[in-house]
Amino acid sequence: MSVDRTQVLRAAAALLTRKATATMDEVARAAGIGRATLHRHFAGRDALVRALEELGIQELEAAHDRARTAEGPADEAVRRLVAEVEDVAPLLSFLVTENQLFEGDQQNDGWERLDARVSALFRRGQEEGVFRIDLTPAWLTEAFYGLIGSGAWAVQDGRVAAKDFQYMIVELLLGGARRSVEK
Amino acid sequence: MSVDRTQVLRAAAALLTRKATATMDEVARAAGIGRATLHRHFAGRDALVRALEELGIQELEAAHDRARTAEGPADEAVRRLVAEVEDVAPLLSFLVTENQLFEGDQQNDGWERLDARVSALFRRGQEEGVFRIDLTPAWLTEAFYGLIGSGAWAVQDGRVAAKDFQYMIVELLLGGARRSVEK
DNA sequence: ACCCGATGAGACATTGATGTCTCATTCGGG
DNA sequence: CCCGAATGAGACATCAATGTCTCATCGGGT
Repeated sequence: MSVDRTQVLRAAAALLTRKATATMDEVARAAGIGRATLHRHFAGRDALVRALEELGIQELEAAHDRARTAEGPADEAVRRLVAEVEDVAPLLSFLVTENQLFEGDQQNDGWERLDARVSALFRRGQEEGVFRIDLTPAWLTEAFYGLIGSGAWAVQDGRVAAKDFQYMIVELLLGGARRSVEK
Repeated sequence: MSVDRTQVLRAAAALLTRKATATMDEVARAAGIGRATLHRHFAGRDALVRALEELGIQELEAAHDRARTAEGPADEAVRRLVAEVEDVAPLLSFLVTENQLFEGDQQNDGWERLDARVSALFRRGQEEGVFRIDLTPAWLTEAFYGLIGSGAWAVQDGRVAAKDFQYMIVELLLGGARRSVEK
């Protein structure tokens, strides 16, 4: 009888990922519950988005942990990270675009932690001579998120096969589009 | 006395680029005109966005023309294209996210033309042996837009210096993050 | 200097979403 | 089996944005 909060959040994520402007009513229907019940669990749309933010951050942190980004060669760590992040990618891209709207408001500091972890990975790679040093960690982090988002969207839209998600992102991010002379 | 339609569009673009949810009233104020006048020129918010879409497409096509993407080595053509596209980047990223909302509605076929041009550039590069063939032109096109958007946003947010915009994007897109062994 | 068209300001009705409330129903634990 | 808590459905007030309208004003062209 009691509503499973996490399940509601997943349904909301699945819907909002596809239609960012979905109404509270649509979210409720998608979750298979009444609008009143949705309001009982999440005070309003803001609260819902905040909760989704929490969920996304949690899953991203978990992905980082699983990828063990502090271990081994940095490029392989990036590869593992992209693989682990794939499932959260749609939610991530939703939250990123959603966050652009929350102007100067209080920013969930979970993002800072995540940024720091990604950024640290790229910095480590630079220090170990694996990554180029002329691209700043900040930019590489930004590009990382951007490509994840683009990839998620391209897959959702059928322009890229889901099985190629990881490969396309990792190869472009690490190796770029130019044909390598050496290989 | 008469309102300059293009100037209004530019003001609207400048505002909506920063705050995508800006109200018609805010847009009017930003353009220095009355809300009624804004409505006289653009029937509604949709019409305004459509007009911005037209503007963006026009400017992107112009950028393509200036970049002469059909001439010379493909990688240098990409470099020129990124340079020419820089000014339109914020508007582009606004339109891209805005377009995600227009679900199945009629899609402006200008986008298809642009996609085709970018895609053709990457394909040409592949055929001429300049670009890797294991990344599909469709994905490279998607990534191109994604990186342009990420770059524009990073600059607007101060995480990347404006003067580095072109370099960061082109270098990552063409060369990737991995340090090249050969150089 | 005059006149006509365009503009700005504001009033107004409408619409869509939100948030609150009530009440009947239902599910589950004791 | 029964009671209480949670739910679903819907009514309702509210709010913000939109779109329309009017009217006074302004400005350029003749």
